[in-house]
Amino acid sequence: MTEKKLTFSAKEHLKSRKEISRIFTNGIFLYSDFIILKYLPGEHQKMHKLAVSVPKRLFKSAVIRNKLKRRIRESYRLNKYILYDYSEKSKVFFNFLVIYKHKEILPYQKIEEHLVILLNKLIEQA
RNA sequence: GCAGUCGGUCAUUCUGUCGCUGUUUUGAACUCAUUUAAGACAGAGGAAAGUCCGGACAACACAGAGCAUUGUACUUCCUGACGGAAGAUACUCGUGAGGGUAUAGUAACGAAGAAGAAAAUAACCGCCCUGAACUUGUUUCGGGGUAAGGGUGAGAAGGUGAAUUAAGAACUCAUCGGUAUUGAAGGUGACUUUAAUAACCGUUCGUCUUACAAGUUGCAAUCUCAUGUAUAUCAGCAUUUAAGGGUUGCUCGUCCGAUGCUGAGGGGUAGAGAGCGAAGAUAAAUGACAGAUUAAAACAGAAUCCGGCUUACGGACCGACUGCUUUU
RNA sequence: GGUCCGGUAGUUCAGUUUGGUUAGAAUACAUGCCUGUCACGCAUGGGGUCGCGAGUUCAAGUCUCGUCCGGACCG
Repeated sequence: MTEKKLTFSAKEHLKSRKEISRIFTNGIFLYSDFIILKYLPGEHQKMHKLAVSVPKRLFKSAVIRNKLKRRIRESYRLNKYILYDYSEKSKVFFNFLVIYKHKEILPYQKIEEHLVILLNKLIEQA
């Protein structure tokens, strides 16, 4: 896909409660040092869908949790072309969760780095 | 100049690139719903927090009366209510500007561990008077008086002095502190100042009395739609009966029953919408990067809304005031 | 988002209603006895700023306020 679109609108958010609980129970894990990624191939959809989560146990403050979620979303927005390039050929789209794991607040560059690693792993496995 | 107190205002700003949410305009696709492109406008806080109060709003309950329960309690003013502003008195922290806490009534009743003789009808030691005994003494055993002295304790019979006495008390006199009554002055008022009377005098807590207020649950309330199925609830009729249940915790009062048949009716589960807003979603929107201002920073993120209280907080500015130091 | 509950020895809990002399119990731990030795049993002992900070009071685990942490329920 041409990288003209770097959007991440509400349609690409994973919203269905059912779908999320299905991924939580049956999803396939991918680990890095700071981030967990869980995914399942989606049915009857023409885009990838993403949900971001930062556990309340790691950070009590809502401000920090929001900040980390925004950093993850931003890094996905700028790097989702990796997945779309793959889907050009295979026509498979995914639903997946990204869960923050580390106990410290990481800067944007590190989050982006790790997310890219995980996305490449995902493509290798699929 | 340094340090500080009180009150108020603000809570970085700007530029560029890429993006997010809502409303709206125009164009395109389309029968509509809707999708999509471009533009415009709006887009977290002083505490959004804690959920400590009050209210709006919603559902349910409710004939009424009394008692009980819970909460509040100085004054004036403001407020729909919580509460706030300005004061009063007492205690307390600070050198000071100032800060904090408490506040109805006392007629009646009750309680106060340990320690201590005794916790309110006070004689353990001591002090004073006196009887007896003998070992004639700074002795022993009795009788009586006495709250001046003693240790305990948060608190010991308002404090101090004089006079009096065997020692003392009471009474008396003087003075100081508090309470009460009366008068005068000031204040809207709580109250303050002052004079007189000579009546009263330990501390704390509870019960009690008076006045006012209080139904329950909460937007995950509640309502609508679609999917979809068995039996809550209500009404009528028939039969039978007085034990029990509901209504506010109790009493009075008051209402209701059980079984069968017929009819009406729509529980639970998952989803969408309304509730819901000129910020406003329903996995939940304000971001990322670069540059400038010396540094970009504190506490912290709306979820039905509004008013307060409390707690967290780097810094900047304005006004009033206090202490110290230097100079004039 | 809303409504509630709890925090006490290493652990599990009493005690808080009605403030009072030295905060208890079980278990775990230590020492001794018992036994050839261990366990069981018996005896003794140590271990607590009652989550934290203020206030009321003569006196606070207990009452009041604030704060931190943990947990439950409500579609």
